[in-house]
Amino acid sequence: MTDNDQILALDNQICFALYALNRAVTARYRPLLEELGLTYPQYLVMLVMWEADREGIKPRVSDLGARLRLDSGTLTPLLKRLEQRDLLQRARLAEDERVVRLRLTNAGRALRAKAANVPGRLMCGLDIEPERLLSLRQELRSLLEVLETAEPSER
Amino acid sequence: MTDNDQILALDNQICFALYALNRAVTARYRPLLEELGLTYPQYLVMLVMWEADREGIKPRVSDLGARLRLDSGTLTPLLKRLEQRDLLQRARLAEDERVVRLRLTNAGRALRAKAANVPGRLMCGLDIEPERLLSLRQELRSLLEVLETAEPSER
DNA sequence: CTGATTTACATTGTGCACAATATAATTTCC
DNA sequence: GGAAATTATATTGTGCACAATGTAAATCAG
Repeated sequence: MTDNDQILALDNQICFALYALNRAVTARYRPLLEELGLTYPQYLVMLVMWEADREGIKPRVSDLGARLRLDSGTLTPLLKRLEQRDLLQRARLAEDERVVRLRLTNAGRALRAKAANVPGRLMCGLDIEPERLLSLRQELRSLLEVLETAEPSER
Repeated sequence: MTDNDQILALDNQICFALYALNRAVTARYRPLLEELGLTYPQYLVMLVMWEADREGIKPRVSDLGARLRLDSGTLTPLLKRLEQRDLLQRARLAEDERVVRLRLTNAGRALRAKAANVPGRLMCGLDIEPERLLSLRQELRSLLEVLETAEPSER
């Protein structure tokens, strides 16, 4: 194999390692979240909602978007599904009718207790040192920041 | 914040760091791949096809699936789109009519030359040491193997 | 050899992601 | 104060992912 071959070899792409691992992790979450009646992106939304709830904050759609890096095209239908399941409520602000404020229902708040064991059970049966995950998380976050700060790619 | 709070804090989830970085990387690929008329998953398929082509192999749909961890529900429509763009051809095997064999067209083969500069341009303007990416890739692959080897999660 | 099982791929339906556009409310700038 | 620009969310359309199911061909078992 020449260098030229190597550049485009699938196994040399970090992007593919990232893509494959992300899907494998999501797949491992799936049966656990199914017990909660949540998809993986819905679970992420609920994590933000639970956090905000504890701080007495009722986030706006755009707050979720900023936190999760998702736009209204993704969030609006997702939030409507969570609303239909009575996990949260969406309401326009009286002061500014453009804004939709989100608040947990009691059912949504209660679901947190059932979710509390998800992170633990996820790792269960996996022989991975916790510190390894910590340093990986740090590296992923650091690279995310580089990408979000950087200019769009060249030419 | 109590420990109990921390467990479900969004910023403590490796899964979220992985999810966010994966989407940020894909977003950075997007304008480059658009020049090739490819989506990101289509690009991954083409990487496998180019590799196979150089080895004189015409992979089956299931070969792509095994390599990319995708099933026919994802691959069949994706491959049909690549076929419509005349980048590859799909043909049932005479010996075993269940099997669909994939071969690059000349246009598909030619696209490789245009793709050759994608990895370089992707990193352009990013201040990241190559060795950092190498060790990250290794870590991601190692964890993928752990997940793929492991039992499904408990309970 | 034939019925049962397995294999490979296709189809259907749901739920993201995301670009592009739409809509309505607020803010800004003369 | 009113036209223009901006902001926040919604809608539409395309393309994944993936579960569940279908279909036809090949293999296996008795």
